[in-house]
Amino acid sequence: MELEQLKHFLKVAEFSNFTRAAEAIGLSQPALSRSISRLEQELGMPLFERQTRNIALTDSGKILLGRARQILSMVDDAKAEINDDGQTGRIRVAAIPTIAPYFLPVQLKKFHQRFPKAKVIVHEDTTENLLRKLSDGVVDVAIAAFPIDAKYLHTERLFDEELLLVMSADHPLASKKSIQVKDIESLPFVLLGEAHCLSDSVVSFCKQKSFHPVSVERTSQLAMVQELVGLNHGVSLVPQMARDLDANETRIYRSLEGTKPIRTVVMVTNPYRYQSLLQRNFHELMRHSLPKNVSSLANAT
Amino acid sequence: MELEQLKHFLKVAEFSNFTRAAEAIGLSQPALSRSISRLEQELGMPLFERQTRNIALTDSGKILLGRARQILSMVDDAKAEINDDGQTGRIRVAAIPTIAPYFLPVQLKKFHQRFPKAKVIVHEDTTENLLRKLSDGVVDVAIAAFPIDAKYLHTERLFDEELLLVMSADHPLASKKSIQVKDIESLPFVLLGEAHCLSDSVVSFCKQKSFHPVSVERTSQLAMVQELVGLNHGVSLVPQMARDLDANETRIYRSLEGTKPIRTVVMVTNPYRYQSLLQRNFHELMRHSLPKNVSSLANAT
DNA sequence: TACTAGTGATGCATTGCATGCATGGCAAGA
DNA sequence: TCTTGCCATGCATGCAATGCATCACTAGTA
Repeated sequence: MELEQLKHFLKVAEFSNFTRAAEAIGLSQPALSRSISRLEQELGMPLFERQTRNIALTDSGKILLGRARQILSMVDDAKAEINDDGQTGRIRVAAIPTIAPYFLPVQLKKFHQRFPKAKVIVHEDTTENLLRKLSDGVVDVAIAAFPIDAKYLHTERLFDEELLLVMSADHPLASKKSIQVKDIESLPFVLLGEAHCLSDSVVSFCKQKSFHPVSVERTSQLAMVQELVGLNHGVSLVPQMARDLDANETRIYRSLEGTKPIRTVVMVTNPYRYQSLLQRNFHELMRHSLPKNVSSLANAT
Repeated sequence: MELEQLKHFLKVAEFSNFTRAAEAIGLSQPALSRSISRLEQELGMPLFERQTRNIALTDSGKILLGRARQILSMVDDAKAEINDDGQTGRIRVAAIPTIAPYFLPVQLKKFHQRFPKAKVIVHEDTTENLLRKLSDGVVDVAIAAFPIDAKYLHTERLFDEELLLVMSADHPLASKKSIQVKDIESLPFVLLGEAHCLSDSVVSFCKQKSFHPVSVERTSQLAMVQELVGLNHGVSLVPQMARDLDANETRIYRSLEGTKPIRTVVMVTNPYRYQSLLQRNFHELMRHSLPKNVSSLANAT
């Protein structure tokens, strides 16, 4: 068994098609066909069921799929570990959309000052996709919010962040000195789409308080939520870090009285992969970097 | 990087000598030299420091040493997993000398009846060596006694076993109805060599009872201990399973009154390697198999 | 039913690359 | 200075993986 063959196998499994996998690898279809053939012969088991129009992994193939990924990851890790000088290299950071634009830029700036030779690649995706990418080794570290449901991944709490009530400047509540949860129970809400975990945080806070937010709009970006709130489509709860970047005077932000809604920002890593010195330095930076204005709640239990 | 190269690398590291490694692999020295060369070129780092008369691993080489072993183990595991029918295959069992001859034969007989196609290989060695073999993937499962000091290995208690006082049939204590610890405090002991963990168990029991056994003999086998005891060189504490196989009338065995000395027999496995169905079946057999006459103490807390 | 398109397998000639042999270069020890 | 024990390098060789052309199969389609 050779590593080349495992790479070939993974490509074929990915495309479920020899011809296209061969193109992707840069090999002729017969060559690829034979490469897989040799692998199957060595293992004594077929890896694919060949039907006329499509192929499918056999049970053996499914087993090898996981193993091959692990083996090739380990080879990559070994290479990375050997060439690790702690300065150069690449780090792939993933973050959810409600964190990425507000939190990452300032952190990455610091990181770049400290490690100017390092290359940073940012992925922005939903929690679910981001965890998958982490498991698959497509990214090295992910910044997301609780709850995180992932076996085989390591989750580390970074800080708690308050969710602030946001409303239009001319909203009736704007003049109120102190705003309670009950004041917002029946108000229309502008929320993010259901794929965003921030919606979950907001909804679960409301449920704790025994009401369900009436959502009038579902948008895909936090900036859009803010715009719609500014246009008086409703109110919303947004992370403090999003407020800090809102220069517009048409929206005002208030901290709720009583138990405040929060989200817990976490860093997720894949402990089964080699953590380069650069990565460990990045983790360390994350641990000691709080966004502006969250210090009061930071690391609260 | 190819798996062949990693195998070559491991052999060179093992022998610290290209010429002899080449012989062991069945390759000419120049071919091996170039194989390593290619690997070094691909990694961008030298793996060996070549002095005139000997070579040594560089830092990079040391890193790769561990990784290469992991990678090749994983490849072996993948092959094993794919061809795993739960019936055929090989299982390599290691046990300490004070367990192996008394416990394994009957267990292996049962195992062979249940899995006649499986091949069993037995290693007998001291705890330390046996754990190293387990870590290196030279054996699949080890049977030993507490305490086990090993990171990255999984230890599972099988049963507790009493250590019986053994003495010559004409020993003054032989006629005594009940024997206390204090009765044996000042007696000369026949003990196993210091590499054997059974000695540790005996000595630590004695220390608990605030005395140190006076050892008159150090032998290498339990059968030899029994013989010397029979010849009245001293008394000893031996596992119950060793008594069950002692057909000789010249020695008598007694259970001590009060807190009895015991050893805890455990099964150790390497969780980082693939556990074949056959192995898991073996583990299961071990879990449910007690040696004769230890049932009363079995699995006691 | 015949035709077409899309798929993987196979026959055959080619070539790239790892190999073995011979030898070089180096340094430690006699 | 010679010998010995190393690893590296030049060169020719042979094998094995490759590419090209083609086959075999079958699901749609006319």
